[in-house]
Amino acid sequence: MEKTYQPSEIEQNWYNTWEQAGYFKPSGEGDSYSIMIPPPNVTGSLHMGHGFNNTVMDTLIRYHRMKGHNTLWQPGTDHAGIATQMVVERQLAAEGVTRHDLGREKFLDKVWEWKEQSGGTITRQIRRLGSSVDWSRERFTMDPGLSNAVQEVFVQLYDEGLIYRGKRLVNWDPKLHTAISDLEVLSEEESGSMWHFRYPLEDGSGHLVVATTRPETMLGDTAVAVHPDDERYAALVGKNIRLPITNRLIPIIADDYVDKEFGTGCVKITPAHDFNDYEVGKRHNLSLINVLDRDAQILPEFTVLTFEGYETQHGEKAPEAYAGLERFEARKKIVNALDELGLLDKIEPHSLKVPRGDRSGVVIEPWLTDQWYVKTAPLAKEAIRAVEDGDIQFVPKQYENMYFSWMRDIQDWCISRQLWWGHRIPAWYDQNGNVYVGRTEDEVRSKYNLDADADIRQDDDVLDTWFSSALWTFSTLGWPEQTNELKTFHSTDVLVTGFDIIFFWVARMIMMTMHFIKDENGKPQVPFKTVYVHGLVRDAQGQKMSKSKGNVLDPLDIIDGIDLDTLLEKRTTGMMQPQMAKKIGKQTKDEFPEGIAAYGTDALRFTFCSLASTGRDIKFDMGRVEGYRNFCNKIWNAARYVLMNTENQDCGQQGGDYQLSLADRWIVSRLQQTELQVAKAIDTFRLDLAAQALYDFVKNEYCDWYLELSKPVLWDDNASAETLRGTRRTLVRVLETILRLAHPMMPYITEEIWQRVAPLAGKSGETIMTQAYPIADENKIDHAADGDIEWLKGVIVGVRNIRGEMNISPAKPIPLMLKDGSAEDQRRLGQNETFLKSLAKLESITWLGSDEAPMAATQLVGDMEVLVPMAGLIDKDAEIARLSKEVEKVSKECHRLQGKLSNEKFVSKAPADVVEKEKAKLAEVQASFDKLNEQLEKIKAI
RNA sequence: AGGACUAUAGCUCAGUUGGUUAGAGCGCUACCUUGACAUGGUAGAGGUCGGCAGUUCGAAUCUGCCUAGUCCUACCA
Repeated sequence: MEKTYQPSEIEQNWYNTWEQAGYFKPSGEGDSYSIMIPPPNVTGSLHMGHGFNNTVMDTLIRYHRMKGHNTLWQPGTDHAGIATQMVVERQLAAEGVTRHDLGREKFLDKVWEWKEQSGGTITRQIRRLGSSVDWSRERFTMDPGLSNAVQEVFVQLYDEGLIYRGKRLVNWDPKLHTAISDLEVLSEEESGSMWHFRYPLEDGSGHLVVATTRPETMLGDTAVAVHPDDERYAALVGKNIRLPITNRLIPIIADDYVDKEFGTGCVKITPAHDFNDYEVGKRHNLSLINVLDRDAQILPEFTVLTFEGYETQHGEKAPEAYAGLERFEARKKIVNALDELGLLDKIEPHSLKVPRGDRSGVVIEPWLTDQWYVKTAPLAKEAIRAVEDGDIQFVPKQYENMYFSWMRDIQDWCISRQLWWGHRIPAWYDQNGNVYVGRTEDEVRSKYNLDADADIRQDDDVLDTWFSSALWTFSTLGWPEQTNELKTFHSTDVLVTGFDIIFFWVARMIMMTMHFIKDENGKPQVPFKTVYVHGLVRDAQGQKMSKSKGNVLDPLDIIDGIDLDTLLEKRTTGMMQPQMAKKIGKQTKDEFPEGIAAYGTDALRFTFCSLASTGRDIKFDMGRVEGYRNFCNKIWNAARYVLMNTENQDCGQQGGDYQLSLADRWIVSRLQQTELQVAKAIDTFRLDLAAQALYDFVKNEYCDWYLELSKPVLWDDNASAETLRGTRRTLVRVLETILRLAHPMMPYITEEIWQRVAPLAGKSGETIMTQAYPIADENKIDHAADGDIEWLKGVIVGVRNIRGEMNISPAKPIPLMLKDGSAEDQRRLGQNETFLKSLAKLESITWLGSDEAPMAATQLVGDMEVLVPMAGLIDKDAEIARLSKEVEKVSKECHRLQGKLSNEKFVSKAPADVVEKEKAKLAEVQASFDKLNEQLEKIKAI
């Protein structure tokens, strides 16, 4: 074996070996356990969130696979409608072509081409993380099977009246030319202005002042509203306003939507361009005047509609000066025009939430269009119940509140998108605009008895990407066919995801799944029993990682390493805002002056695990990766030591009597306790605690103590064959168990070492992946051995402390005396003399009983004094200083306990066992104090 | 505006139903090339657990208020 751990060498081949051998596939035996991967964007690439998310899932999957479950981890990718279409359109734009130049079919060919070309990137990257997904079942949301499921769901929901088409105000993205759902709109506080305009009364008797943040929409005003109780305007309600510029007459209405206190208490109402105004308009049966086109430019001719059936009543010519103007251009002109008319009252600075499209970044326009909707309220009912009843549990639990509050106030879901890349809506229209929904054109014709030559056309729009991902848990298993997989692996066990997509995805999956998938009793099936919500991976400063901030880390760069120049280039090419490049360059140089070292997959995975505590965000700390890389090295070298001492030697594989030393019994005992801790932690999704328990055991017990304790046995020329066999056996078996225990978190290093260690531990098998996960044998927990080793450690640490503080070379053997020990201490000494001498580097050990001792540096182990004679070794003043420090510490503790125990209330009210414990502690501390103090006085007196 | 979460060592984080001398890693200090490991070892320094009040014999832990930060939801034209 190499002297140091070299991840790149050992991670090369294992993944292919595992995949080709079919170890990632369900075994077909045992209880099922399944997880569906949250499908990443097919043309995307890996980021830290994926790394984290995959590590958590793979750890759970490997754990359950080793526990003997019939384990499926279902992989796949998402077509990501808007994102993917945008990328391809951008590519075309570089050639000066638009999708409309190509036409729908040719454009889709291009997208498929791009998907084929870049589609493998992220799945290759997922492999590098060691994710043991069943690639033979890989799915894509636009596969024929999944598209079929989408169609089936759409048609059924439509037939049940749960999908409808209607003209509504939608969030319109004027850049992408599509409607988007509420969730895809991000509102940020921005500073803008509030314009106050004077709207003259029709009768010329004065004016009302309205305040607005959107002057350009005044062209579509159809009323001015005041509060019904507002005495200032009560007399005006029912009168008309002569709307400036268009000179249209509009009524003054009363509606309690208006806040009397805000602004002037008068609100202009534009039902076709504002969600609130739309509601007001509906209540008062105002007409809707649409003044914008799909680019959010002023229409040359406005469309005027009414709420009844939204039939277009007539057109209205736009004032010539504004026709065709972009909305913000129009805003300026209108403000100017009103100013010139003397109708601009004032302009105030005003901060407001500006809605922007999450993809395009442009301001979203409420716009009146025909769209398809899912009626969500009936679906939400069952979805809420499932969580209320605990059929689905959120971890951590507080996310249930977030889920409930959204679900109980859920709005209908706009599912149509004016894109080409996606599932085309299975609806057809005839010449008269009648709608026919069916799986195919043929089905539609027969279902609705249409003439064979009737001219019908399929809807041009596609479905929201989340519509197909909402079906993910069952569409990937073959639904609507009643497949075996569906029966075996649905409901899935756990969904591992970030909180950011609880509404986008989790909630919708629950609604859709429970509506379509029923168990044999007809009861709705949940898509997953547990939702494990983890935090976001942020950079070292706690900032969200984003391309535009230039602080993105690629998990593969931590695995493989990257030099500074390449990292800089990666962070600064293809930027939306090239002017940021300089700043990002400096940031990057400051943070990674040497680039990033290659830490390997296992170290990265272990870091993710150790940071995966209760749903809080992760500030990614490279120092921890380095620490855990070193931990890998520790395991590696421990294995080297074990192999050096066991390979080609008798470890008891062939039988033969063996004798376990105290250290052997102790490490086996501690191993069982660790196994209990790790299993409990994984079962409760506390991978951080699992990682910590493992780390503590391997480093602080197995390596720091047990390996050292094995040396005196293995190097003892007089040791019996049984004793040697016992220690070799324990060395190798504990190591082998550690490897299995750690494998779900660190698959590569454990497999690599296991291959060599397993035969020595009497294990056989092709791979560690399918070995049984360690289960604690509580009979092997040996508290007597635990106590004995604690004593031994106490003595050794005591001596080391004296050495360290007194500057005695660790190479120098020193004499040791033990004084005032009990019979128990004497027994322990008798059994551990060899261990003691070796680990504390002692020249001799003298048992003094209560005899007079020479002047010495003192440590206490219980009541027993551990003495290192001062003669020739120790400076008097140094020992006085050391002891004084110790005495002060003990004295403080003594006072604390005395105070507590002299408190009458504590003694009478606290539980008896707590009081007893404190009393015992005091006695012990008191004795320590006396002894140390006495010793201190003695030395001072010299 | 409503709600959630977070605040513990210089940094990143643990701390289970209230009872420990409040822990780990990194960093820091001193010593050490000892036959697994310098991607190392040994010893050590470092914390009034955000603040104030309360409940309790006892609070990092429970309650209230305050401060700072993060996020979600709904928003006033």
